[in-house]
Amino acid sequence: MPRAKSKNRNELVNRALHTFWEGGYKATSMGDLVRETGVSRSGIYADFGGKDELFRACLEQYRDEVVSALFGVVEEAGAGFEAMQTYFERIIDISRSGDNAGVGCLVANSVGQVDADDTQTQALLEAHGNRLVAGFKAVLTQENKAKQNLSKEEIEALAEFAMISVQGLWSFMRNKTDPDIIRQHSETLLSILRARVG
Amino acid sequence: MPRAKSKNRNELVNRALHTFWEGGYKATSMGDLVRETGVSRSGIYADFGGKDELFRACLEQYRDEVVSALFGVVEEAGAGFEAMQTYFERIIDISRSGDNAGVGCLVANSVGQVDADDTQTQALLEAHGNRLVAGFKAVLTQENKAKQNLSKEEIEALAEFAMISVQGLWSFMRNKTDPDIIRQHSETLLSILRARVG
DNA sequence: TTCTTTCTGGAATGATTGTTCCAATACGAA
DNA sequence: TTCGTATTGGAACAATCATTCCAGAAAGAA
Repeated sequence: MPRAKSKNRNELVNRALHTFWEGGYKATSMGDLVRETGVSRSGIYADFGGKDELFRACLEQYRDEVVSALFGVVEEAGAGFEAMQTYFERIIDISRSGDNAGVGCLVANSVGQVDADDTQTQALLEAHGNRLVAGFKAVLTQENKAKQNLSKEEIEALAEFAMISVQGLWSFMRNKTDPDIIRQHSETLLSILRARVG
Repeated sequence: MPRAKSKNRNELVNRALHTFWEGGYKATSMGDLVRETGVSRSGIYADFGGKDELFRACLEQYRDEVVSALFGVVEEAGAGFEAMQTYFERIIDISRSGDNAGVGCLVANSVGQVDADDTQTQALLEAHGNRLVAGFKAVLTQENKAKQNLSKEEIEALAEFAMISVQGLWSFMRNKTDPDIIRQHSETLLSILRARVG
């Protein structure tokens, strides 16, 4: 019988995730990961193939845990502008006192740090943007039901606008923690969408 | 008498700028710069102190040449929404056929690639954001003159919203060249600002 | 030409990277 | 305990990085 692992895979990924999150993919070395996770080089290479595969596992964990905890409310069936507001309030909370204040979004931070020919990782990054668009699109469709002011194309365009705008906000939040600007940005975005729906 | 330099400093910076722009700061090695500029290592280290100082010179060139060529129209005295529209059209033109399609913004690409303790470079990056905010603020102030619908605080908030939104657009344009999304985003942003001014 | 100064190309350096490897260790089974 | 397997820590490795250095080429002055 194989010995039970002292640290399970999930915990390893979690610690590596925070290391990548704070330091960025390129700047985080295997030595950093060994130190921060407490797992030996051999252990990391045994459980994962290498640095890039570990990073992909972290991206998936980020998607399943972090993003879902923040954005999941928007993805619930029947979610409306209130759900989006909850999402923004969670972001503001992070900027105020969370442990992750000033680290931004792992996905936004990683764009331009992973090699263009690393298609597997690039696909994960792109999927994140598509996820945001899908969530915003569902909200707009839901809120548009009553008056039907917006066409499908207009909803699509607004959802993409919101995605790019929110990604910009996350990029801005890297190294910046001013809750006022973040609150103002999200309030402005939300009021714009409300006005469009009518 | 010192011999005339075979390549003047300006041309060296220009070539290095494009190398950094396409490859990113971290990923661009001194070897790449030597190859792309045609200047020897010794020459680069003689004219600049090292890689980081050369990069700062490139950032300044980018600011003075590239950004001014695109954004300058917004910064002219009395500029209004038409000037902003011109700015966006120039961005769309780049995404369509320009040599710099798919490279995005050097500043946006560099955020998170330069070390947090490199205060000199960080200051240059931050100044770029402030420049955009100032330009948008002036436009909004100008357009607000007639009806005075917006307070100073609202103009400030809208200008910051526009800056973050545009930075998000530039980030999105890295590796993406779909002119439709870019056009839609800028049209949406512009119509929002027009609606707010009244 | 010859001297002097400036600049070049590339080798050398030292630090750091991701990855591999293995002897030593720790643990469960017997 | 003793055996056998799984896992460890860390040394070793090859590649790459920014940076330094210097012998020699190039060019103007004499």
